Amino acid sequence: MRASPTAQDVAKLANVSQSAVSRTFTPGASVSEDTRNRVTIAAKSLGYRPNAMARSLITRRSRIIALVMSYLENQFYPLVIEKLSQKLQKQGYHVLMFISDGNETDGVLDEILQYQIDGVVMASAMLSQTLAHQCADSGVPVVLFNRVPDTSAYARHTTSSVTSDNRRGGRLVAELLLARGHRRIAFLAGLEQSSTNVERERGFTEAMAQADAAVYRRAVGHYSFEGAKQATREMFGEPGLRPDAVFVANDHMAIAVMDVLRGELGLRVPEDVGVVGFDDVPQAAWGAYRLTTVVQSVEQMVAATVELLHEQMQPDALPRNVVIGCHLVERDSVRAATAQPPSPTRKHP
Amino acid sequence: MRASPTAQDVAKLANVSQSAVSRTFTPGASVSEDTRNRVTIAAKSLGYRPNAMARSLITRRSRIIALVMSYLENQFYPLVIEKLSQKLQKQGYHVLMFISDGNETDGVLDEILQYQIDGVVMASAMLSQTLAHQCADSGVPVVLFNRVPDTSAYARHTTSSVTSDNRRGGRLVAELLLARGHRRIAFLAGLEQSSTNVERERGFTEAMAQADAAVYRRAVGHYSFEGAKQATREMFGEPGLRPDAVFVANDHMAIAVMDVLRGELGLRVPEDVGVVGFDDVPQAAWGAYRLTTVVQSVEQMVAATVELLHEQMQPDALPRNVVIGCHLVERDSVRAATAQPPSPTRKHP
DNA sequence: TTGAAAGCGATACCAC
DNA sequence: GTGGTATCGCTTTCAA
Repeated sequence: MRASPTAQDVAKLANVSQSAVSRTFTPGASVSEDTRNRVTIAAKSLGYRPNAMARSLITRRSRIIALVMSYLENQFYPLVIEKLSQKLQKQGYHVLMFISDGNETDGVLDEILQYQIDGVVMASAMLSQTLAHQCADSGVPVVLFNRVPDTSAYARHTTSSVTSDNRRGGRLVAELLLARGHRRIAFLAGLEQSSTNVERERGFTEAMAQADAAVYRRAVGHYSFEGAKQATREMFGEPGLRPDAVFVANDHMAIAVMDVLRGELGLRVPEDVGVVGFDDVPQAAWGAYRLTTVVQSVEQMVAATVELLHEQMQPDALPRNVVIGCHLVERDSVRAATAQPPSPTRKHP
Repeated sequence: MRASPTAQDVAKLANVSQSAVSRTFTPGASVSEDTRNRVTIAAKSLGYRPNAMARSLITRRSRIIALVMSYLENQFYPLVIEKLSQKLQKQGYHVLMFISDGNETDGVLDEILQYQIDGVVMASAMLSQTLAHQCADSGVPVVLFNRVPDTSAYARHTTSSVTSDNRRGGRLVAELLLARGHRRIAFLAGLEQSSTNVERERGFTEAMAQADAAVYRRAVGHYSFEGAKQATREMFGEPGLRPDAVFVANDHMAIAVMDVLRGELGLRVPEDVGVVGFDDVPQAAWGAYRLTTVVQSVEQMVAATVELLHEQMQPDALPRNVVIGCHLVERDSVRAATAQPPSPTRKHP
């Protein structure tokens, strides 16, 4: 309704200078008890709130963090929005959303610079890293979430990242499946060029090789639900030659895999086919699936992200790549060690 | 790295006044072809971008829309973030996220006013409406998403909303279940005081009454996954007295219900129990469930929201409540009309 | 159409 | 500790 009151208005009412008002609302400033009280009272009575725009104009910090994502189909990402936003809010920061399919990075860069964004979190395997480079170029701190800077020397010297120990996670999966007696183990890749996929697959194949086991089949699902369904149909197309287990590059696709396995092919999971995912999507998503998966803790990743952001906002901080530990959680989509030998082609009644 | 160039810098390079630069970047302004060209070239060569903070300071509009949500467990909401954010981005607006559990509305209000937010979208049944009132009080347009202004005269005169036709949706569900021959029909409520729940239940009970059918059982799940699981255990606790169908107030809970039904109780859906949800959560969430549900189109709801926001940003706009049509989509969680009579207590092998 | 000058609402540096 | 004043980068009169 009415125009919002300014520091000037408050100053007049409290019989102090406008500077005094400013100081009262500046955490570390030196104000006498008395002045602070009078200002506080005057401010409250007028409903005064400092204008963030005016403040950012002079401080050159907006207390806004840009969160760049592509699409939110994967259940893991809403969780990231929620946790990151909450955590930043508590520290007086805010999250400005950018949905980008990865092509129109120029527009996004423009907007990021226009808004004096204090930092950028890029969370999505789909996004190219040119935006990250451009931000770094303009002196805006960038943290890559769940992905690693590309191999260019430039990227490695400018860009920070938070990832989980994808390689180790991949290794754990191979070891689990082998220990459970699986012998026809398939791998369903996400986006082949994404660092999450590369590392997960690397750990996996390393451990397989170490045990003298070959990867029985491999297909690519591009981290999409439909892609994963299609890939599953391919891998399990020939009844006599079906894998008896699949390591799927993320939970989102793993759910799609289980859908096809149980729904279209009439196979039982875990009895006929073992399935292991990666990410730890919230319970609401996997509820019915009882998905065995490698868990990366969103909380820890978000905490590290915020820490990195602050770090990178310092004058001449060096970029840092934080790796968060991850671990296997067995629900029941892999058969127990004591189970009878695999019968991958059998249909249940 | 370097400090960003200002309009002053561009003006100097282009040999024009700073005003000319400003005009060049102001859509409707009057600038000669020549000046505009020189400014554009100079701006590009310097990498100039108008400072949004300075602009908002004087125009009193930030081109930022606040999106207030509580928690994102329900798959429906990430979709809203995605669509809304995309749509607003195309129009030069941006979404600032606020995660609020509904209690600390004061802090949120402060921040909304500090940032000169142009409009607020409140999307979450959990949030109290005091925030909406406070915003309206301060002249910030508010659109309630998927909920209706409370009954106070004040709210109805200040607050706009977008909802789907929840009442009609509820009615459709009752009619479907009755037509399919179900006779022990239960209702699982969400948050009892939320308008979505109230309306869905109202339509449902009305249609039931009209057909002289009684609601067989009723429980409350508070729109949470765990709440819904617990409620399901209660309603289906006595083997001989189990409902043969449930209308669940939203998809998110419906998935939980089906988990318990199939996983814990060994019942078949839809053969033993019919389940119908409401919301249309993305495929990735219901994939395995084949959930029959009442669909409300996120696209339409978002489009209406954006339209309302613009409308409410006009000088003296009147609030408006938009109702979007919704319709039943049958997948296979309700048995076909030709199916044999219900056998709700039977377990399958 | 153009440029000069007056703010927008804060912070920061300065004497006092 | 306090008040005055320059300043942040832009939009917006207002004459020219």
